[in-house]
Amino acid sequence: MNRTAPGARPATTGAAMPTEGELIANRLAKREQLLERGGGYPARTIGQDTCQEALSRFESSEAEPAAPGAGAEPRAAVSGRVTGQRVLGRAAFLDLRDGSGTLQLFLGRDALPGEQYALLELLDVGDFVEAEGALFRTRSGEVTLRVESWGILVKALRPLPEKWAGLTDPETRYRERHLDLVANERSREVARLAAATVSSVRRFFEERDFLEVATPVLQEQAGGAAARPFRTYHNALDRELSLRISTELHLKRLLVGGFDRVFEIGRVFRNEGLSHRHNPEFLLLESYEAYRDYEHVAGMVEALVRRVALDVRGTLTIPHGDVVVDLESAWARTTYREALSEHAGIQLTPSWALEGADGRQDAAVAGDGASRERDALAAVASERGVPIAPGASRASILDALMQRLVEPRLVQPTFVFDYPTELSPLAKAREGDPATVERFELFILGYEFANAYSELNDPVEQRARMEEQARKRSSGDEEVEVADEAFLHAVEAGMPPAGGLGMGLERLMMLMTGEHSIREVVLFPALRERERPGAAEPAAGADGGS
RNA sequence: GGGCCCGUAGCUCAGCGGCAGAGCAGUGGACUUUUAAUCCAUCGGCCGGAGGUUCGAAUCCUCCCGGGCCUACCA
Repeated sequence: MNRTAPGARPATTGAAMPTEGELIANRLAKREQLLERGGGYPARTIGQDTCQEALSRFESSEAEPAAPGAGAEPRAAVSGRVTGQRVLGRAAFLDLRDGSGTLQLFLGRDALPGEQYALLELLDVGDFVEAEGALFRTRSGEVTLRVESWGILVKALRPLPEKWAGLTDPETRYRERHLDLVANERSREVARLAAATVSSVRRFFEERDFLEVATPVLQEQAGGAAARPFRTYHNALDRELSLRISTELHLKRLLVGGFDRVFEIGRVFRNEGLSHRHNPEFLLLESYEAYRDYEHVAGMVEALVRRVALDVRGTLTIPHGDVVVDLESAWARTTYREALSEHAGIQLTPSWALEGADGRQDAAVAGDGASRERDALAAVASERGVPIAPGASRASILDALMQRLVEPRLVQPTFVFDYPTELSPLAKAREGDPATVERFELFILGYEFANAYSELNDPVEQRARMEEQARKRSSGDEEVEVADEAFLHAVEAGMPPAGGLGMGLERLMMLMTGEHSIREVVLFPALRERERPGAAEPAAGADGGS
């Protein structure tokens, strides 16, 4: 009973869409009829009021009745998507939703020109419409627009998710986020909270006279963090490039250039595994402030997170799963060394050796002593069930212990200060203590929220640290800081002392929304490519994906 | 990477060796204050894919694809 002759349509349609279902065919036919009647896809609409405006206009008119007899029924003209339809024969109710909310429309056949009511035959839930008329309250009390004129703006060719259960399959929700957003108020809410988080962070820095900058995403060499980059290629330059893994090195070059307060909220890309906490691209906040140290930054971070919580949630106590994160009480402060002692029972000397394991070894036999220290730590790690890579350095064993035994326990906001120098090639060493740097990380909910240093600005020391990292790299560790000549040149021109901060904003969004998966706060999270039905059967003997 | 679980109509789901099912949506009809409208009728399927077991497979087995949770890795 398809009223549209298939042959009348562009030739490609049928063949190109073999799975085109009856539902879509019906809607395409309605679209054709709509066009034949001269409707559909206008550039302008009569509906310039939002649903919210219409509702509040009606409510205020009820509060202050206009002069009697003035024909004072408030009017409205709205546009939006039809999310519900109840047809009762000679009358119909539609739910219309725009970005501000929803408004019910009433269409009575006798109140509309004949063809205007008949237009309902071409309407499906999901279509966009415009409508104009007077506002009233129905018997059941809902403010409703009595439509005097309306039109279909856009046909939805594909059906929307079912109205009651909505869209629940996580994969479909992520892959077809537009449908998720249409169907699920919670998804819209999370998206708004995520946006409010970024906006609040930006305002915080702007109010403190930080300059917001944008530094390059495409780089010859991705530096500033320890991570594998994505690689790409520039045709005109005939050059391999990497996508940035951090914004740190460029921002510091701006300090050299004389901007004392800079920040960037920038997408960075790390070529690592996917998980509920890791998306390969994420929003990284970095800020640098000259003439300040990491103590100052710690105070600033505390103010920042509290400010965001107040802006976004209006409170400093934030429920998240089974716990309530208390941002109001003084935030715990400990040191790397104390934290390992308290939570893992591991006592470390000032040079990060296991207490008692460095024994009688003197500087003269440092090599031997260092490897003994390393082995002693590795032994402790395996005692505690912390897996250690065979060639792991002493520092990376410490790091593994920290991650496994300490970090998960830091649920309430906790600053951990003073890290091993070996783990922090861009941070300044503590005075008289070259093995330890002025660095802190902030932990909330058991994972890293922020990472900050008193920035290393001695170019000679910086070069030595980077060369040390380069040695590790050449011995096989791919995820290690790389020496960046342009950056070193800049530091050699003189970089002011500064406190720097890095913070993954999705984690802040997760805290603010109460979500446990980064995929909920990222609008379009990375997913594997879905198998193409036609693309099956790899050629026999082909080597396939490695 | 390891463990557990999931994939059936556009959407939400049942069925778990014996004819492929329901609700919503769609289509046709009734209905002028409904709001998960209601009522009657009806259309809709490569049961994720490929092999295997069986007289018989959505159901059991193997592999593959995609996803979820946990765990590990990624400071």
